Amino acid sequence: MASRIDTKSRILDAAEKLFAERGFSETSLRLITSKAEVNLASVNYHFGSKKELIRAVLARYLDVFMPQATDELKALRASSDNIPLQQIFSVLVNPLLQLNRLRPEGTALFLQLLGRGYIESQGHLRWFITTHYGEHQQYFVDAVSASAPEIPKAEMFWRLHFTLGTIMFTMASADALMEIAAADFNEQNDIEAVIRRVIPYMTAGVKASSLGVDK
Amino acid sequence: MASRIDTKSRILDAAEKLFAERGFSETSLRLITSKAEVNLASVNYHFGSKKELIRAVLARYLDVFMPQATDELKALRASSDNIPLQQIFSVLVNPLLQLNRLRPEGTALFLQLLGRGYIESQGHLRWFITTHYGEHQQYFVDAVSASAPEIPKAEMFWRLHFTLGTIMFTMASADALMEIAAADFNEQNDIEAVIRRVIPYMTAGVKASSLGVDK
DNA sequence: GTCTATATATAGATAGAC
DNA sequence: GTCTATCTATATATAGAC
Repeated sequence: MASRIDTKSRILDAAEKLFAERGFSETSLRLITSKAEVNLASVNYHFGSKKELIRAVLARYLDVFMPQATDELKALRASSDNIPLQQIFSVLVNPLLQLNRLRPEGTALFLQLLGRGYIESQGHLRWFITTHYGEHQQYFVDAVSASAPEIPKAEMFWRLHFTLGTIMFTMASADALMEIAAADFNEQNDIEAVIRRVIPYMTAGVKASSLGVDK
Repeated sequence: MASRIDTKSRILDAAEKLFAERGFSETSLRLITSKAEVNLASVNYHFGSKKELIRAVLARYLDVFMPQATDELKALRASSDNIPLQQIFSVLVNPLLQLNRLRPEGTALFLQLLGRGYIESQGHLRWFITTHYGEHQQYFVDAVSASAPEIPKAEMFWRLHFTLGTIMFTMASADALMEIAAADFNEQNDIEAVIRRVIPYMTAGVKASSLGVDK
């Protein structure tokens, strides 16, 4: 096996795919190293442990996505004072799709990994993201709050977590959903189509009247 | 150990709690049987395997909830022709809260189990529910479609899955969210409060204009 | 129906040769 | 930096005595 990418990247590439498909705890290091065609011991050599491998997989995306997302948001907010919420969400689509340039299926993989991570990791991932990317997180929350100033902070906390749930769950099961949509409605979707479909839903949800009045 | 509930129920009670807290694959049969104070081998005797135990845990709730939910929906639809979407969702709150009568913390446990199940089980649970409770599922989808006839079937498919994601993710991480809300906003919530909070969000999302126009 | 003991499988991690 | 071999831990599942 002569010319090939370095072992560390081979592990990351194989791992992210398997993690996204099967979840973290359902993916063994043996499966990863066999798909990556590297030695089992190399995971420990390069990453130290499975937990650190998981963090490395996520960091490879977050390090690219988070600054780009913040940059886009900053540019948008510089252009106007009063930004509709839907534009806040929409402006994140580009940084997300850029991840497809970083790696094949990068957008889908990233979102699916995030979704699984938030649910599976019993708070570890939430902590990891807040610790390492807290400023970007905060910048996003501020931007959303500014476009919906009528919503109290505490209520916004809940709605943004509902939104997180909507997007994470949708992405974690995106493959299954696209399959069903193809079979039942003869509809071909890719990840971008799904993202664009979910934005109006999330926007309406965040801006919902909380008085329990039906529209 | 003289008078006590039967072993089968003790296993189910311990299992559902641990499954809801930690997820299915992170919960070993050893942990379950030790909390239940029964012998390890009894799981296999009573349920056959871990997988069947998981199904039994869910079925104990679904068997109660699904018929009650359908009954409530039927009563509602009999009372009027034109039912606002929010009422469709709201009418499910009662059957959900009834589960607290079935078992302590039943509502929270059920929803958290469902949430984890949908995400962890790689489609097994989706299949299990469709196979065993398909008529109730269909009745719900029909009722929703009838209250929002302007939304095409394919679009409704997506929006209901967004909704599923919203509620499942929220419930799977409900404990963490209630903790954060208490710490950051000095807000005490229980599961009912969270359910009532999420309904306006889901209602607005399902009814959202899909034209990408901000409200 | 419940127990002990154990079979069997699979996981993550590491020592030490190369 | 990569390999083989193995340690150690923990999992599910089951055989067989009671």
